[in-house]
Amino acid sequence: MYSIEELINIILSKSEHIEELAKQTTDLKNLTTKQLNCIEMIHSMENPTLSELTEKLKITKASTSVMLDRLEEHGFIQKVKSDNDRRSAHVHLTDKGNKAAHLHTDVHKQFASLLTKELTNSEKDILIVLLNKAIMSIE
Amino acid sequence: MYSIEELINIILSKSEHIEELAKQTTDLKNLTTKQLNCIEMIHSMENPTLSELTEKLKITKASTSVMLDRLEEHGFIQKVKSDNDRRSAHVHLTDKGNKAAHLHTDVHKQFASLLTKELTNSEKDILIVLLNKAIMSIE
DNA sequence: AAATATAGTTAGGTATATCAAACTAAAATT
DNA sequence: AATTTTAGTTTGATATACCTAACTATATTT
Repeated sequence: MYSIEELINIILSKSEHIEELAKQTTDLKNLTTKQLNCIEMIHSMENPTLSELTEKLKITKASTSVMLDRLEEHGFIQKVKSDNDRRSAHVHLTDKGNKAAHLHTDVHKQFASLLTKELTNSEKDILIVLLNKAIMSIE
Repeated sequence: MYSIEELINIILSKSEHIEELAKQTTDLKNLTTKQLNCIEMIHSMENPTLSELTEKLKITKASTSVMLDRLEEHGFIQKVKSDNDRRSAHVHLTDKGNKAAHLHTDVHKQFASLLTKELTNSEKDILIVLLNKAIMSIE
């Protein structure tokens, strides 16, 4: 029997590993961690401007500009000129970009079903109650 | 109440976030993900040669060589000439390198105690039993 | 002893990720 | 209308992360 620390370590290590594999086996192979992070941020912000995105990513506008150029070249995003303010553009995810944005949650979903495969329904229910209580201290 | 999928997603996302923060707030700030990965690999292999390490990292010897040069410059590793085969050198972690190698497990440990903070002892015991059963399908 | 294989390095190339500083164009303020 | 601010780009710099190909030095095989 593993201790809680060992269990958490096994679970987290394994999920990191699965994520790495998932990225390798899709057409997202060449996406860097930074790029994926940027895409996820764009997704969570729903069509931000470069400035808004820059603030969240905590890098300079120059860096964001360059990164967006690359993501656009690779077909993950599109810049759409704003109507109200003709200086600024909003970043939209393409279908490919959206797929990338969901990589993490997809893997988590897959991992969740793997993890509960061997449990009975009542065990699952108990696990759900306990984890709901447990995550109160991390949210 | 969150579903099991939501719970897993919250837990994994949060742990990734905490890891990122942990790296930022130590003297490991400038370590890249690849470098950390390399250091963890060296740690798990216990003083491998460049060739052995290369095979595990699945990159070329040239890339490994350059990466090790950098890690040595930054004080994470040391190359020690082998006695039996004077062509090869074994990679040793310095104290700083060892600290970096434990970053992940340290964060996992910290995360485990955070997660169980609100649970009673008997709840913890049940959680341990359930998770031990759950991880059988992922190991 | 000569030929071949292995360990690791170096050189030259491409791509990413970051910055600061100088820039352009548009919007907002005075 | 003139000035200043803001949004975003471009330029030039540094560092990482890869690769292939050519290299050196040492071991191993023949």
